[in-house]
Parts: sequence; structure tokens; C-alpha cells
Amino acid sequence: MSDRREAPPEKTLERIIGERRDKGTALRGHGHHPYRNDISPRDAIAAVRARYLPSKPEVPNEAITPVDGELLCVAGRAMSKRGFGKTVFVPIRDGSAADIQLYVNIEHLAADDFAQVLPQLDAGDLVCAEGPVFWTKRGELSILVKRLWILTKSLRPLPDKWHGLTDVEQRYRQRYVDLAVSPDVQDVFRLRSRIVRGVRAFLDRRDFLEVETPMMHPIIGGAAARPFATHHNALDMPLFMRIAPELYLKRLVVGGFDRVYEINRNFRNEGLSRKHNPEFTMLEFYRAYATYRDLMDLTEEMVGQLADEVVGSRKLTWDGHELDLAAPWRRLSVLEAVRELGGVAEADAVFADPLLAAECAVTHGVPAADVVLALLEGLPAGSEVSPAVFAETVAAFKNPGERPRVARALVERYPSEEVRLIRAGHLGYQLFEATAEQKLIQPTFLTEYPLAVSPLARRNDARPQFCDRFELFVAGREIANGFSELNDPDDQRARFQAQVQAKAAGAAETMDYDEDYCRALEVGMPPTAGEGIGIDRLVMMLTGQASIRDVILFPLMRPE
RNA sequence: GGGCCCAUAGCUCAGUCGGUAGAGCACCGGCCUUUUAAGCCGAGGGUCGAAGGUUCGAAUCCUUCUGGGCUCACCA
Repeated sequence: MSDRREAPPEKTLERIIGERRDKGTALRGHGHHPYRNDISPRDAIAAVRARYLPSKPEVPNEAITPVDGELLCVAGRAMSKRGFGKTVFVPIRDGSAADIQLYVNIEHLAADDFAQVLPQLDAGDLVCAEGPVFWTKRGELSILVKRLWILTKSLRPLPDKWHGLTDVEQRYRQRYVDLAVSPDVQDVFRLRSRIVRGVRAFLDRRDFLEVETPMMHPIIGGAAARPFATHHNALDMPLFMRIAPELYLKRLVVGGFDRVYEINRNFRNEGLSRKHNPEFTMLEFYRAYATYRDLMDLTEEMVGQLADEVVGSRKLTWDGHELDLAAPWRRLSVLEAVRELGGVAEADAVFADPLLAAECAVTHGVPAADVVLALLEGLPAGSEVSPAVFAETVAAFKNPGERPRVARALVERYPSEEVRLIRAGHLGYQLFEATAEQKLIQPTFLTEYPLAVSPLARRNDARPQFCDRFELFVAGREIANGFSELNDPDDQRARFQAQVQAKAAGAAETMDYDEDYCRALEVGMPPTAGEGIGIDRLVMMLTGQASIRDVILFPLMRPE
């Protein structure tokens, strides 16, 4: 044995990349650029398939006879390469989402291409082929290749051709590979594109104007969520990535755009889950001289049409649920949902009495801190509770023996009838979330939201503790949120004030006071209804995907 | 952030009681002129996610870390 060291073994992947690189070099040696850009296909594979499908012979044809004399030219990614010595089969796939097989045979292919190009071809390469089509004796439409070019030499091997890419982490991180080998994944994103186009077409037909409003906001508004904070250098100004476009869109309604919509990203600085990605796509639209009831009708029509166009049916399966989108959808008030679905018999009393509501909420598992926060709703400016006192109160409230006394003290602290109702409504809504939300499987419009959880919605004329608002639930998930807009500037100022106080009392997700928005309302906003629809969730529903990451091309991941 | 689970060849996965690494596909060489998960013969390919620890000996047991999945919380 010699003491000469063995060269360190190359890893498999490095070896394969090296071999493929060498094939690129070999192509150059024969005068072919391995990343050439001087050849274009003339025919989309899907069109070729559609055109020649009628020519499929009834009985298999042993002879290799072109269907007609036309030379076709197709290009796409080689999905595999099956060699038989003097015959090689190469199925290719192009952007028309179709495959066709190249039949490469020494007797038909140009001699130089067979000797110089074919040996350098690997699965994964982008190739172009020219020749007539024929049917093989196994009944497969194929290109009888006369000329063959490698347009782009691929250096990395494709994943297992049978299993595809199954590791979900790699599918999201290397979406280009996932898409290249998985037609099903491509289909989801093609459908997503059709859905978004369908939404635009639906709204455009109804004279809505598509607009783009700022995505960097100087103050937080339009929703209850924590924002991403950023900074503008030249202006030395803090900015927030928007959590909702709502307040800008309504400024446009003030300006005379009676029907506007925007489809774009919102950003919310919260946890990730199957239902949440920090950036997500939201449709918001506003229609003057309409009410939330008009928008429920519109939503039913729009989602139903999208289902017809994209799924071809109003019945679909999502996350294990058989759904029926046929109109009309059930309409149910929050109070009714608590009573009927949540099984809370005393629901009517709950929404009128904060003490009963607090007790009921605790019984159904609402966290003590949330209950206490609701019971502090409506305190006059300047009497906010400090974080220390808040923590003490929550601790006392958690003790069943002390709870009635603590709750009574909180309720009596500002015992106007209006505030009592607001607090009861807030607690009633938390009761809804705890008892009924998950049971809303078939499409359901939940209506008449408590005022406390709807700072931008119009107060109901008959029952001022509720708002003219709805949310659409399907499979226990919120899909849409709409309401008649609050256009009374004085009421809006009071609601903003309540938000500011809730933040001071410890609520994490609140809006800032937007004085310019109030000024806009003072100019006068026509009676208007507005709605937001989560496009990602809509796409999930219509494509049957259980995870939001499967409808977002590049979901947020930790760095590799 | 909490709980549960996962990480072995380029890909998909085995790996028993702790005894020093396996298969299929891919890749490389050979045969093959209608295949389609082509077939047959042969060869190569591994820091077993990372770092510590226990042990004569660790892919295997323990600890920590990293990344991911599900779930809870928060939210839409």
C-alpha cells in the first residue's frame, strides 16, 4: 500500500453538476451555445395536442407515418430521457401546461444533432425540437424529431420523477422546482390568477374603479392588528407597512369615486399558521349609496360566479368539509349564533348585561385578561387604568371567589346604560368566538356586530349597541368582512378615542386616531358600504387547499 | 411564544436489542430502433441536520441548538 492520499470523494450532487457542466462544455466544442437564445418555438404544446387529437387512429399504427407534412417546432423542459440505443424518448413540458413526447431516432434526426447534441441532453434541460407529429403504436402523440437543440443546459438534477418534490420545506423554499415538476401545483396558481382576474372583471362590469393607495402609512389604521414598523431615511420619518387600505379608499369615496376597489397586499406582524401569512392579499371595495345588505347580495353573487367559472360547480370540498355555495346563504346575527350554535340559552340577556356576559364568557373559556379589558371599555378620557393596576385586577378576577366583586366594581365604575351595552356586546362577541365560530361550516353571513369590535362601522339605527356589519364564514374561517360605513365624523372621533383608550389600557391591536380621516368625513362621505375579502382564503376555498402556504408562491420562511 | 412530531445518498424511504450504512429512482459504464415509473448487466456515491454527553462501541440513548410540520395562543 502506498501512503499516497486518495483524493477526497466528490459528493454525488457536486459530481452530477460537474458532469452536466462538462456536457455544456462539449456543446460549445461542437459550436452550440449551451444557453442559446437564437431559436424560438413556433407551436405551443397544448395547441398541438388539441389540433391533432382528432387524428388519433382507432387501431394502433405499427408504421412511423407522420399525420401530415407539417413541420412543428416545440420547446420545453425535458422531464426525463429514456434511451434505447438508437432511439430515445424525451417527454417535454412547456408553459401551455401540456406535455408531448419527442421521438428521437437515428434514422430521422439530423446526423450532427444525434452525434453532438443528443448525448449532452439530460432530464431538466430546456430543449427545442422540430419535426412532424405521428402516433406511436402505444397511442402516444409524438414529435418525430428532425432537428434538436439544447436551449438551456440544466446543471441540477430534477427530483424523483415518480414521487416529485414532497418535502414541504423544499417545496416552499425552491418553488421553482416544485412548479417545474408538479403540474398540480402549477394548476393551483393558474387558478389563483383566474380568480383574481374574475374578481376584477366582476367589479369592472359594475363600474368599480381600481385604484392603488399607499402601502406605507404614517399611522396605523383600518383594522385591529400589529404592524411592521419601518423608516424613511430622507424624511427621517417612521412608517408602518399597511394593515388595511380602508381609510384611504374611503377618502376616495369622499372625493367622488363612488365605486372603488383595490387588490393588494396587507402586512400584519403576527404569528404564522395554516391560515395566516404575514403578507396577504386583500380585496377591499366601497360602493356609495349602498348598505351592508347590498354587499351581502353582491358577495353571494361574486363568489358563486367565481365557483362556476373556476371550479365549474357550487359544490366543493375544503379541509374535509363538503360545501354548497348555492344561494341564498344563511344570515344569522351574532346574538342568534351565540344562542343557537353556541348553546347559550340566555344570549339575549348576555348582550344586555355585562355582569352576566362576563360570567358566561369565563365559563366558556374566554381568557380573564380579555374579559377585564372588555369591562374597562368606555372609560372617560383621563381615567385609564395603568398596566400595574390592570395586572392586579386580572389576577383578582381569575380567583372565582373574588370574581363577582371585581366584576361588579368594574361595571359600576362607569355605569351609563350605553357603556353597559357596549361592554356586554364586546363580551358577547368573545362568547361567539369561543362557542359558535367553529360551527359555521356552510357559507353563513354573520350580522349585527357589537359596536365595540367595529370601530369603523355604522351604528344600527334601532339598536345603537350594534353595527350594520356582516362577516362571511365558511368552514369556520372568516372569508369576508363588510359593513355600512360610519360617516358621522363626531361618532368616528369618539370611536377613535375609544381605541386610543383601549391601547392605553393594554390592548395590543388597536387603531391610531386619524385626524385627517375625520376631516375627510367632515367634508362629507355619502352613505357607503364597504367590504374586504381575503383573496388567499378565497383561493384556498375554491382550490381546496388546506394551507395558505399552498396558495402563496413564496410564503415567508426563516432563512435557510 | 407553549405542546406534540420530523430531519439518513441528488430524490423517495428502510435501518430490529446500541455493534460502525441499505433499497428503489437518479447519476456513470455496457447492451438495446415504438418506450412511457422501459428493461437487463456492472460501478460509484454518506460528517446519518449541528454541537456536546453516556458507552469498549451511537444513525440508534441523553442534553442543547438549528430548520420544518401539526396544534394552541394572536389575528384575517
